[in-house]
Amino acid sequence: MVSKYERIAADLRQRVRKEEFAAGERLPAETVLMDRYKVSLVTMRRALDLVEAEGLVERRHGIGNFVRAPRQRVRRTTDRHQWEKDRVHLSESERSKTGSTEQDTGLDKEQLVFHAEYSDCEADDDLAEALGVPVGTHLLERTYRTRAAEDAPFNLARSYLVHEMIEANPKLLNATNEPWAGGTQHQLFTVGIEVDHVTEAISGRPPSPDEAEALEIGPGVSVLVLRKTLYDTGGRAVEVADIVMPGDRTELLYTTQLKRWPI
Amino acid sequence: MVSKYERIAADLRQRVRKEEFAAGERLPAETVLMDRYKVSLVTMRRALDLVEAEGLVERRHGIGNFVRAPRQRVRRTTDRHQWEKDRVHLSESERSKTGSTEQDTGLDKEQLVFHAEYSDCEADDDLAEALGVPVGTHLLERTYRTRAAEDAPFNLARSYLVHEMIEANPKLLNATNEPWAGGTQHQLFTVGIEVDHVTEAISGRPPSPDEAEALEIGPGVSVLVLRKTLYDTGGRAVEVADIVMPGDRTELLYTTQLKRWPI
DNA sequence: GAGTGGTCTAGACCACTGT
DNA sequence: CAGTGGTCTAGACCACTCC
Repeated sequence: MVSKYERIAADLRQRVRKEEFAAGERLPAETVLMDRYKVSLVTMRRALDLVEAEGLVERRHGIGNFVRAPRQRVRRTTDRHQWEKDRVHLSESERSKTGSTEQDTGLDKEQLVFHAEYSDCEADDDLAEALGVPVGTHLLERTYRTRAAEDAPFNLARSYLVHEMIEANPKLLNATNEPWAGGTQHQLFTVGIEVDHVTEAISGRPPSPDEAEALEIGPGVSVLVLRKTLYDTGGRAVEVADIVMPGDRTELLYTTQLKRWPI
Repeated sequence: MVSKYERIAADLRQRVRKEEFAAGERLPAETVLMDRYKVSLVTMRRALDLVEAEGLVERRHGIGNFVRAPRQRVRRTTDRHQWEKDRVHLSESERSKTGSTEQDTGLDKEQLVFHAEYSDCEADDDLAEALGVPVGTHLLERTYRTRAAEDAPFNLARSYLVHEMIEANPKLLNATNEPWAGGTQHQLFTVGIEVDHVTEAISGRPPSPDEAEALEIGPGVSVLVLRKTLYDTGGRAVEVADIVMPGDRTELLYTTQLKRWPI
């Protein structure tokens, strides 16, 4: 026995695919749809909840429900780390020409808006383990978000550095120096740290209410959570960052090159 | 103005964290909770929808709502591809000792149940592009799932091979030969194909009703979707696989090694 | 103010599980 | 059978947006 709301959701999906409802178009009001499908408002809304979660429909309070235009997708590749490392020794003018987000999105620097905040904090259990330091260690917390002008952010990032490791360069402690030309790897370079390798651990979950609001996604749209850890040439963790990205507009791309068989 | 269901959900989250409701324990019946929080049943259920989506609570129809015990997590790393490649030239007995899923989970072969189905299909737009073949090309579709005995599957996989590319070895066309010792790379080896590199593209979304049922997750728990593409030494795509994994029990781990700066 | 979506209610009835 | 969760309804009222 398939429920009514599932059948309605399936019907809506199909109509969107067949472009009976074109992308960007407003759907009929919920009260109209409820009459059309001969169900109660609650049931109609439950069907809409489903297609919203799938990213097919966007709801705007007081305005209407819209067929979601496929958004700019962000493709985040692993090349970015080597690319960033290669740039560390370039001149500042070269470095400031473009950053990794421009790489990911293909947008120009002028189209991107960048926002950063710094604060101090102490390592909790989780961060202490990730950074290999005692609980309570003094950390610098940096929160970032990048967006295309007028659009929702591509991601929310929270990065952690061990305070003691970077305080040799006071400029690194001040958010007004962001965006730092050359990124975190260049920042670390100014205090004598060379990044050797990077690990990224990915999982997925529904967004918290805050995240849904900040990323401008519905509460049902999944987010990808990426924990990036930078290690220096001594194998020590030097930065841990948690990056939250909307699952429906992000594609994480990884390439693994294999060794050839002996001939 | 925070809604009632959000406040109730927040309260439930906190109680679970504080272990007022212990893992595995049954929650009070919905009718009891609804009285306790002084809300209607619908509102109470909406709050439960939220914590279910977060993976904190599991609902069992006719039985009750349970605090979810943390499940076995699967860690899938990129080493697996080189690891699999290295095994292609081993003897069959060596190859059959263990497979990649055992690697990922740390479980023994005896604890894992493997299921495969084969069927023929034709390339749609999406697959044609991914495999670099014309639309309508004859493909072999293979669906897989692997589970720990008595538990939900770790993933649902759908793999596509170009029929013409592999028909030289009829054994590859028959699902009864699964699980094939040594995996897909060994299968391709039997028709003279060496895999050169692998790409993995990851995104996230809520599960379809089918997927939720098969993976035994609630409709609100996110899934990770990984499209893996194998390329041979000529740069030709030789396998495309879509793998769906529960976001709350999967961790995808990638390591990028960077080149050292010149001294 | 008119029209839209968002929250909430009280109550009915159905479906599943265990005894 | 009793007890549980799952679906559905009709209607009230609130919050947001635009004119």
